[in-house]
Amino acid sequence: MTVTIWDVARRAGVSVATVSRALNRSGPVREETRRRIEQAARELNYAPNSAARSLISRRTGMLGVLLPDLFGEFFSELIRGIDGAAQAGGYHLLVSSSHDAASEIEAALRGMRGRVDGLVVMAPMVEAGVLKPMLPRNVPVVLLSSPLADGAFDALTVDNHGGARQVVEHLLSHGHERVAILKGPERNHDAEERLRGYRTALAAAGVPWRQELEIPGDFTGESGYRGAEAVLRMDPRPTAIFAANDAMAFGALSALRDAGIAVPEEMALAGFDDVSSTRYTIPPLTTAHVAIRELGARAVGMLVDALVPGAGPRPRPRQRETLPATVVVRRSCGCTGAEGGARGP
Amino acid sequence: MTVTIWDVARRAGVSVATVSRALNRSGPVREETRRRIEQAARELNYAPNSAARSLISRRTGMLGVLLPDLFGEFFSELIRGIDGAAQAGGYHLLVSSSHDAASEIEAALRGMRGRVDGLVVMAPMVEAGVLKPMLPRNVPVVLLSSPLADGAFDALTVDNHGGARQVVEHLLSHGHERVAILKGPERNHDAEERLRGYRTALAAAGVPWRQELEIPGDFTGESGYRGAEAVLRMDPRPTAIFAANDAMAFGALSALRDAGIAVPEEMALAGFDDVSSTRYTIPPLTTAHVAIRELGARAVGMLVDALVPGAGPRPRPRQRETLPATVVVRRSCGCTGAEGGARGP
DNA sequence: AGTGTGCCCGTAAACGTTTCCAATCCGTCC
DNA sequence: GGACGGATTGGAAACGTTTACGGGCACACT
Repeated sequence: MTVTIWDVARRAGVSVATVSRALNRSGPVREETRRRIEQAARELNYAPNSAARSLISRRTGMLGVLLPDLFGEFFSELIRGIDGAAQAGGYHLLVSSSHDAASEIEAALRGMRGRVDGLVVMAPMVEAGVLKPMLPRNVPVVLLSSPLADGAFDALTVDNHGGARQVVEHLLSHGHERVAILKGPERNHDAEERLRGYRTALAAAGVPWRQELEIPGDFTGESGYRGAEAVLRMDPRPTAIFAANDAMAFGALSALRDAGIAVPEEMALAGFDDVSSTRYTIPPLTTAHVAIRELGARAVGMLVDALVPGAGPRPRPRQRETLPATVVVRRSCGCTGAEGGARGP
Repeated sequence: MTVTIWDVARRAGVSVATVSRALNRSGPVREETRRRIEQAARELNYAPNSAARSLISRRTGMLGVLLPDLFGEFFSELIRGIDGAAQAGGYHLLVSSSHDAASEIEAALRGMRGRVDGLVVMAPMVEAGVLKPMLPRNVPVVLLSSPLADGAFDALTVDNHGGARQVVEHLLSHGHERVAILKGPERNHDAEERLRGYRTALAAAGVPWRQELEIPGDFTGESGYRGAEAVLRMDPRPTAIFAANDAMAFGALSALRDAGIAVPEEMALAGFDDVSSTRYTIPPLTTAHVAIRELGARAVGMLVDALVPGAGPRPRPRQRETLPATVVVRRSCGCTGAEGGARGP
C-alpha cells in the first residue's frame, strides 16, 4: 500500500541512496538520472515517510506552540502572526493550549518532547523557578511574556510597564484624580507589570495611591463587567478606569452602559492591547497599542534564526527583546479629537 | 546526550523488549520488574523517541487541521472546540491555515502526509471535484462545510439553508417587504447555501425576488460596511438587511451608525453564526445560532471515533452530520422582547 | 600508458522503537 | 518425578530514511 523510497529506486533503476540525494538535492546526481527519479516518484505518488526521516536526521520540521488559551482576539491575532511566520520559515505548527497550571504545562511540554525543532512558550502564570526545569534544553525555546529573566532562553516581552504608565498618565492629564484599575489575574506576569505601570504613573504625578482603587480581575470580559460595577458602588466614585486588557475594558463598557453611565463624560475608560475591535466600540477605546501579530511573528522568527536550515540548533547568544506599547488615543478617555469616528468595521 | 530505551534497559538490568512492554503496558511484566524499569526511566529522564515510535507503529498521535483562516471570532471558537476534543482524545494538533486557493491546500495537505493520524479539513472555497483527489485515503478525513457530497469521506456541515431561511422568515414576519442580503464570497459553499435559504424564505412568503437586493460581500466586516452603504443608496431603500455572517453584520452596523440610521427602527438587521459578541453590540444582534465550538469538537470526535486506540483507521461507514442553525432573536431585528439588555460580556 | 582527480553512484550502517517468536522459569498436576 | 502450562523475559527483525565510505569511470595530465 505505502510506497517507499525502495519502490522509487527500483522503478528508476538506481539505488535508494541516489534517490535520496536526487530528491533532497543533497549530493551530486547526473541531470538525466535526477529527472528519471523525479518522474518515477511522481508516477508512484511517492511521499517520504517523515517519521523515518526525522528519526535519522533528528529534525521534525515542526515548531511547538504552547499558549494559555486559543480564544479571544488577542490569541487569535497572536496565532495568526505565529502561523504566518512558521509557514514562511517552512515549519509546521504543533499547538497546545488551555494551560495555566504548571502541571498542565509540564505534561504538554513532555508530549512535545522530540516532536518539535523549537518551542514558543507563553506561560505568564508560572514562576521562573518552576518553569525553567520543565523546558527542554536540546531545542531552542522562545519565552513569551514570561518572568524568566535569566539568560538561559530567548525571551520576548511587551513593554507592559511603559504602556500602562503611558495610558494612566494620559488619563491623569485629563485631570482625573481618582483612577481605578481593573487588574489582571494574580501572579500573571503581564498583569503585574501593568499594575506596576499604573502605580508608577500615579507616583510620578503625585496622585495618592489607594488600595481600594485596585480592583481584582482575570482578563475576562465578565470580570471587567463586575469590576466596573464595583467601581460604580464606590464613594466617592472614581472618574476614570484603566482596564488591564481590552477584554475587561469591553466588559466594563457594557456595565457602564447598563448602568446608564456615559463614557467618557461621566467615566473615562482605557484598556490595553489594542485588539482590533477597540475601533468599533461605542465610544472607540483608548488603549495601549501592542503589535500582537508581530509579537507572534517575531517569536517564531527568533526560533527560525536559531535553527540553521540543515542542522540542529546552533549555539548563539540568547536574545531578549521587548516590543513597545504606546498609548493610542480614541474617544473613551474623553479626548474628542483623534480617531473619533471609526470608519469601517 | 540523548537517552534511549537501551540506557533504561541496561540500568534496569533487562532487555529493551521488556522496557517497551513495561512502559507501554503492552505485555506481561512482573510487578517488581516494572517498578525497577520505571524508576530507571525516571532517573534517566527518559522520553521515548516519537519518530522511532511512529516509524514502526505507523501512528503519530497527531491530528491535522486545515482551515481557511485562524482569525476572527468564528475560527477562534472553532479551534477552541477542536483543541479541547483533541486533548480529550489524547491527540496533538497540527494546524495550518490561510488556505483558500486549491494549490495552497494541496501543498499543506502534502506537507501533512504521514505526519497525522487523521485530518479535519475546512475548505469551503474549493469544489468537490478538485478537493477530492488531494485528500489522503489512508487516514480518516472529516470535511467541514465542504460541498463534497459523495460518501467517500466523513462530513460535518451546518444547516446553512435552514438557518438562513429562518432568519429571513423572521425578518419578513415583521412586515418587511424589501430585505437585502449581504452575500458571502462567491463559490463559497456556506455562502451559497445561506443565499439559497434567503431565496427560499422569500419565495415561501411570496415576496418577489430582486437581483439588486443581493449585494456582494466576502464575510469580512469591511465588506459588510460597504454593503450597508450600498443598501442606503438604494431607492426605494430596503428596510431590513440579512448579513450572511456576523462579521459582516457588525460592519453593517458600523456603517448604519455612521450614517445616523437607527437600528432597528429605520433598518432591521440580522446576521449568521452567533459569535459571542453578538450579545454586546448596540443593539444586540439577531442571528442564526450555530454551536461553533461543538462543531469543532464534533469534527475531531468523528476522527477519534474512526481511530481505534491501538491500531490504524478502522473501516466503518462514512458519517454525515448536519448541525442545526436556529434563529436567536435579539434587538437588531426590531423585536423588543427577548434578550434585550445584555448582561455582562 | 600510467596516474591522479572529480563526478556519480551503490552498499551498508545507523537512527530508536515495537513486536513476533522462542526460551526460561516456576508451580501444579498426574 | 516428570510433563505441562502460564507468566515473564530476551533476541532479533522490521519500520523507511539519510549518509559515510568506497568503487567505478571518464578525462586530463605527465
